[in-house]
Amino acid sequence: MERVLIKKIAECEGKNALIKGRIFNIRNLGNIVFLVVSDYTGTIQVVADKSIKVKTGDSVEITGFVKKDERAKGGYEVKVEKLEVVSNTIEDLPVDLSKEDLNLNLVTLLDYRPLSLRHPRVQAIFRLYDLLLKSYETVMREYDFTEIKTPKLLGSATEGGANFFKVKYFEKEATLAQSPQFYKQIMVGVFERVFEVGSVFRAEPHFTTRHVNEYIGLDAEMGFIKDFYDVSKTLNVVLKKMFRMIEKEGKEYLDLYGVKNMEVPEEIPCIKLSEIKKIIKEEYGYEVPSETDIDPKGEELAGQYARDKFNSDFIFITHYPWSDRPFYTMPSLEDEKETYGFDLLYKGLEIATGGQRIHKYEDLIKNMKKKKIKSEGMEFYLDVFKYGIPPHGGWGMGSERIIKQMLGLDSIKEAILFPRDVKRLIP
RNA sequence: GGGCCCGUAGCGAAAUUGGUUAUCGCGCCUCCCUGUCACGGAGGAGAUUGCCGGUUCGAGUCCGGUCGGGCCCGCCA
Repeated sequence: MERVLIKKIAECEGKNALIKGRIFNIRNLGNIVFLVVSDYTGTIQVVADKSIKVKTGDSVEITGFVKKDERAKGGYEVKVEKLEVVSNTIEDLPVDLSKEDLNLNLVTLLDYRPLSLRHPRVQAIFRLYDLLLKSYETVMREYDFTEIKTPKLLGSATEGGANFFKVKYFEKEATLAQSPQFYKQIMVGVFERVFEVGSVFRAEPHFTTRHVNEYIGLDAEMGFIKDFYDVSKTLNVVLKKMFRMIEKEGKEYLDLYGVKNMEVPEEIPCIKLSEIKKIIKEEYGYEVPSETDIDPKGEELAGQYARDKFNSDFIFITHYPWSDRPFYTMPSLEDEKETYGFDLLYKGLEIATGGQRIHKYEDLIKNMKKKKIKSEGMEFYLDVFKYGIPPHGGWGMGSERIIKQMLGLDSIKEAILFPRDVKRLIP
């Protein structure tokens, strides 16, 4: 007999069917035993008698009669005729997966990741993550972006600084990519519009609920832009379409987290950094401590402001100062202390950084000198600008942060299958 | 790098100003139950309170050390 997927069980009503899956829960009422069995497509109630011998977690193949029954969740149940345990649980599960809420501390959740991922609520996170990746790729292609994959083993650090991982590379020393920045800019000179979904490594020893040392970046770069608003507007519409797709295809998973608002505004509010700091002070009486940047508390309030004033979960903060942005960022023509760089906040957390880049060789060299950055090892990148790279810009977006904010997760680590932080390299 | 906090059965928590046998829920084991769906009921097992030392008649609780972990800031996505 051929296997029937649980979501298609209705097609077998009134017949015998073979289902394969895992024992998720057992409710033993004496003469009647209810098994909750799930496969990758869904969950069904299986009815057995007291002679049945299974444990939670067992992988089973069940042949049984499928009938409609109002008393079963989902409306259908399978009466066991034959049950075979194809792989059995030899130790009690260290965590209780049968309850609606897993109720584990983050550390336990991650230590037992292979098991905690079996829980429906935990799985939902990664079903949505899958949809996030799918929607990003779909929408980016719709807008004529070409998907690229760039190397993560690099001969030099992308953006300077000491926050990169060093690895042995035969006779040499290599670093792990902190960003695909150089490569995606180079590729603007080839395909004009490119995007990448790839690993990003950051060697910063941070201990927060929004940082990890390895994450998946959703990057993009586009040529022949008029100004950086071309970039932010593209990101805006891309997100709008992505969220629509996720909402449509991932409804059952979003419902598990009670996500109500998946609306991305037609036009995400766009406020200069210097402006938003004034607003935050006026509206909420909070003074952002940094001269040049906005702190997490300030970001939260900026998100609050977007919510209150514009009914938006998103807000662009623009014109970050020259001193705080990397050397390839286009300085503002109106005020040389500012740049055409922006951040995008989602529910008060930075999820993307972007802007216009310098596209002229002389300007780039001049800017590097001003920032006291050496060009050694970067010639492969810099030389490209001798050969007519069009005005361009792009963004880098943190995929896991989007999911964290979307679902209101306590930690970004919940949105990563096997997160890497300062202390965690296993599992 | 700076600051704050936490280690109690497999899991999640409790334990009054230090007080006598360390408590509860889930899970596990045994028994009862033919319609449960977080099934229910009865009973049971399971803990060197991270580790070392100190104060005290007495330490899960106070002090010192040590090991392990978490959070906030900085920085960033």
